[in-house]
Amino acid sequence: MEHRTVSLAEQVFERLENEILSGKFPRGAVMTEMNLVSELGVSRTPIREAIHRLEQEHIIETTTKGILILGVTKKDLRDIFEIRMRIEGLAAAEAAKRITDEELAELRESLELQEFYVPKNDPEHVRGMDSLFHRLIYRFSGNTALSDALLPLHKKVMKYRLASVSNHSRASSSAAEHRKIFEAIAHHDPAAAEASMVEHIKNAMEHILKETNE
Amino acid sequence: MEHRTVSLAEQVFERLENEILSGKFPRGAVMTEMNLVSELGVSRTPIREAIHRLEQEHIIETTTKGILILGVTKKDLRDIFEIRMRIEGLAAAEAAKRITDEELAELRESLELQEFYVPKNDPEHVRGMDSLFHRLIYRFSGNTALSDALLPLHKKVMKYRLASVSNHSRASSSAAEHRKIFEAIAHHDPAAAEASMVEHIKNAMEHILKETNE
DNA sequence: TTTGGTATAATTGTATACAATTCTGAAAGG
DNA sequence: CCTTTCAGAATTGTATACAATTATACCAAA
Repeated sequence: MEHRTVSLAEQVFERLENEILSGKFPRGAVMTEMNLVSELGVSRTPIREAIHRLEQEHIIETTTKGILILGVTKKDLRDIFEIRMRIEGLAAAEAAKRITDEELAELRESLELQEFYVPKNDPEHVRGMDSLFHRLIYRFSGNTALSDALLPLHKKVMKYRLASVSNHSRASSSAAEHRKIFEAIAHHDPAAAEASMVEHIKNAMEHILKETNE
Repeated sequence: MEHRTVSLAEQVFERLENEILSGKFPRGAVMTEMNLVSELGVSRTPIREAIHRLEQEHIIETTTKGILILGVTKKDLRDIFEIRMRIEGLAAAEAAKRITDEELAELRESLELQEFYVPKNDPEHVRGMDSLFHRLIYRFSGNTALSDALLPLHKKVMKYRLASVSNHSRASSSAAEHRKIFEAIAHHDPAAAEASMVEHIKNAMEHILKETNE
């Protein structure tokens, strides 16, 4: 088969991760590698690679009967926010210390796009820009271990975040909170960046846990 | 080939991870899948699976020229401790809340073995029991996301931890600090467990960063 | 009816063959 | 002497064949 710059394994991983974390496959469902071979039209090799990555993130489990979907429970959600409350502020503080002008421009663009989509009532795009904003801060923190720790936690909230920003009032508040974080980072003020990020995570947690019934 | 309860891929992963994190392969070294095929006597399939797991943990990188060893730098070490300072106390607190008697017995045994090996000047065994103590607390926290976040951070300190506990005075203090954490967990006192764990991580960090020259 | 066993099917683990890209070095031309 | 080009080697990505285990279904016997 012809070679691609993005490997099939990577494509399969992203597709499966997205489908599982967005709730397309329910918790408890079982599939097999051969199911995926038929559905996705690629061989077992890239599928197995994707499966192993998902297993490492505890999103699925492989059993003798096939691949068991675990997904993300409400307890996982509480556990995740308890961790993010403690370390996502650190990411914002570090980003405030070391961000470059080019990086700041990238962060600003994601924020302004989020602010653009909020009044349009476009939850999918709002969520996309919301996620990008957080991921950029992870990256710009310059702390690889921190980014590695936060990224999987952030991804696992994906489904619940969409529900959250579908509430227009919350989407609006969230954008305002991002604006505050951005200004602190832009002024290279670590303490303010950390405080506003912690406040933001706290608000997001409260809203998501309140809205979620599972 | 005959089937094993522990897959070849898992064995290869653990061996390579251990060898890289213990410093057997220096940062910057390059190897290829075929090198490992010759050395380890298994086919590319399990080797590739192990390689991908190591890549996901940012311990190695795959390039067009082969597998590049990244290992753990002193900056990584500082970054890691900054995170552990913030969340490892949470693990201790959660463990104090929910630990069972059986789990407590397991934790006690790892502690007593550590205390047994310290006066024998046996750094390898001391480190082994030291690591086990922390990993048990991660597990007993009942917070999978937290355990998933902490375990890779903990593993990356392996090499430096051996140097640290090779100092008899530090090994002795470390065991005493573990004893304090254990007592707090045994008394189901989350606040005391968290405080003593944070203190312990802080001491470990100071000692390791002082001793490490890279 | 229930239980036990056996053959078959289903599933993952492993090895290997093949495809496509990229690196390397040497030769040719300026 | 330097640059460019081209062929071959080295490397990873992918597909597929094979091995071993485990699940399943059916049949027979108590």
